[in-house]
Amino acid sequence: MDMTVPPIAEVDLGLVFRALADPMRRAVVAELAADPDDAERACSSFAMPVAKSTKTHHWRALREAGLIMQRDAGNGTFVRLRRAEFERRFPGLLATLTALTREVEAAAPST
Amino acid sequence: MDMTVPPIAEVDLGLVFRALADPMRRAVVAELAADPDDAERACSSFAMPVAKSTKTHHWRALREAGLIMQRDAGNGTFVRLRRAEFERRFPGLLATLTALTREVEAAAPST
DNA sequence: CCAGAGGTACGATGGATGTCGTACCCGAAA
DNA sequence: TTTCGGGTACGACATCCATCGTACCTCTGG
Repeated sequence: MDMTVPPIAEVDLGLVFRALADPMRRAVVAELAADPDDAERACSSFAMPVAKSTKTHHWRALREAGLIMQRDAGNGTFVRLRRAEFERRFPGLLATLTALTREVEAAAPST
Repeated sequence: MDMTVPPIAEVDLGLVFRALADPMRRAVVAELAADPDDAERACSSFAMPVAKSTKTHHWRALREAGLIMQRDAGNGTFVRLRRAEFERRFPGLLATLTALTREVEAAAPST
């Protein structure tokens, strides 16, 4: 497969908003952005109650929106937020998303 | 028609991102948000190179996303950003959008 | 070697979406 | 009164999108 990530300069804001419009993808990004250390995480460690192929679809959407990058470990796949690049391209967006998501979680506690 | 605007508390972030994913709608919102006085503007004063019915479609999308409110003046329709309410519901989003749009305009000067 | 977990690719499907044209409505100007 | 600009409603259409199932791949652990 093509784990290649688009150059951050070529990423369109429309793509980003479209990617963040989906609740499941938004939750994933929020979860990644919530970690200040930007640790690499296993894709399988995210709660995504959909079919495997649908997960692949969502990861690709996030990848093509420039939000994440992925590493194929033969077995399992790992994901990391492209925080620095993304922040340089769209300053403030990640912070805003984090803040907004916090609010939503406070309003509708699922944990 | 139904110019009624949804209660800001019922507006979903997904709807907002979906609304802002479209370049034409994003441009309109950015133009509205760029005015610190939040002046009411005629809908016809926006450059939207699409059919009349398509314009209606876009205004509705923005209305249902809680971003704007409209006033029907019999003749012509007027629009105003729901800045205060929106800011209270999704703090920072409008500011971020304004900043990002400024960057885009600087990169691709159309004026 | 074989089973299973994690993932991709492909095809299908139902629903949303952006776009248009047409018909129609209302108010202002000629 | 007729015309025109601005707008809505409705129907049509092509496309996109989220979802799924199936087939297949690659490691790891029995």
